[in-house]
Amino acid sequence: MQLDETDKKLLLFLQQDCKQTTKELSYKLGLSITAVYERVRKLENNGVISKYVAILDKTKIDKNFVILCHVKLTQHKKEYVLRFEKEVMTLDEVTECFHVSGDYDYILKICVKDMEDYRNFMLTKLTTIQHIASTQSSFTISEVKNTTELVL
Amino acid sequence: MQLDETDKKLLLFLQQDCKQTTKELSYKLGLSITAVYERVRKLENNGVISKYVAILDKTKIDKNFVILCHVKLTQHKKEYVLRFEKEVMTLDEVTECFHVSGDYDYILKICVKDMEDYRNFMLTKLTTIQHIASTQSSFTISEVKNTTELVL
DNA sequence: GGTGAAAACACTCTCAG
DNA sequence: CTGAGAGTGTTTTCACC
Repeated sequence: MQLDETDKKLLLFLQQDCKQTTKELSYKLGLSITAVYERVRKLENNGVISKYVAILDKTKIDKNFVILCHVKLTQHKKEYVLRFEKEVMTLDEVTECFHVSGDYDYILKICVKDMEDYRNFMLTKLTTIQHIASTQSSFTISEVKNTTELVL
Repeated sequence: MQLDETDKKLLLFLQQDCKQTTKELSYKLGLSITAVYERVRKLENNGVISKYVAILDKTKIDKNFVILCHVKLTQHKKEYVLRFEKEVMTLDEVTECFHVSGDYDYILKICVKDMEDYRNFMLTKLTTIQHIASTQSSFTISEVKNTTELVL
């Protein structure tokens, strides 16, 4: 995918606020409305822009208790790995899950209301998945940075 | 913030695709355009919806090497903590940074192009921050789940 | 809380150049 | 890439349930 400087700037703007009109963007980029329109459409069609979403404020919807949970499996048989991943994907509280190298197999980011909610999540959802050897939870004291923006 | 079931459904729809028209949403929710319009405005104004953004495909913009890096500081003096957090915030490669309880002080999510890029990031950016005692990197083998959607 | 209609306005999208 | 035009959606107000 060949992106020129204008495309990169455009993508930065859209990652900050995708509700800007083509008119506003054309002004910021020094191009005509049509030119910007065509570029956006190209970036959508070739999949560089995958979607447009609303970002909610976790503190206002009772999801402000964030935990990073490190999981080890008992074995790394393909069957166990696929089973674990499939089940994790269905858990709404898990917003991110990475299969990683190193001391653990997976690192999960979990968003819940409070400690009670987390305890409940662990007991009734996460640890009911088969073949988990151990979990280690790191509770978030503060969120220093959390952005969806990738700088090009 | 009092959210009824209709608000929750509306927020789910907007978290999946914020470019839907009020008309489409009114159809899905079984409400009038005006009713949906008023609800969306309310959710924007009271800050439940914090912003609307474009989500890019990491694989198409050379940011598909994701690392979770665990950082320990040498001391936890307020000055060192604030200094570290301030500097981390300026690093474009760091998309998330959490101050956590447990064996490490911080867990960072870092998005770069490849291992060479990561090495360069570590040597010229991260480890130039003062008072870091140690870092431990977990490389992502696969991204099992990664969503911005919070289920209400 | 909700509806439907109307009007003014702004934006999207296409097309010819 | 540009500018213009038709079509469509947004935003607001209104009377009303």
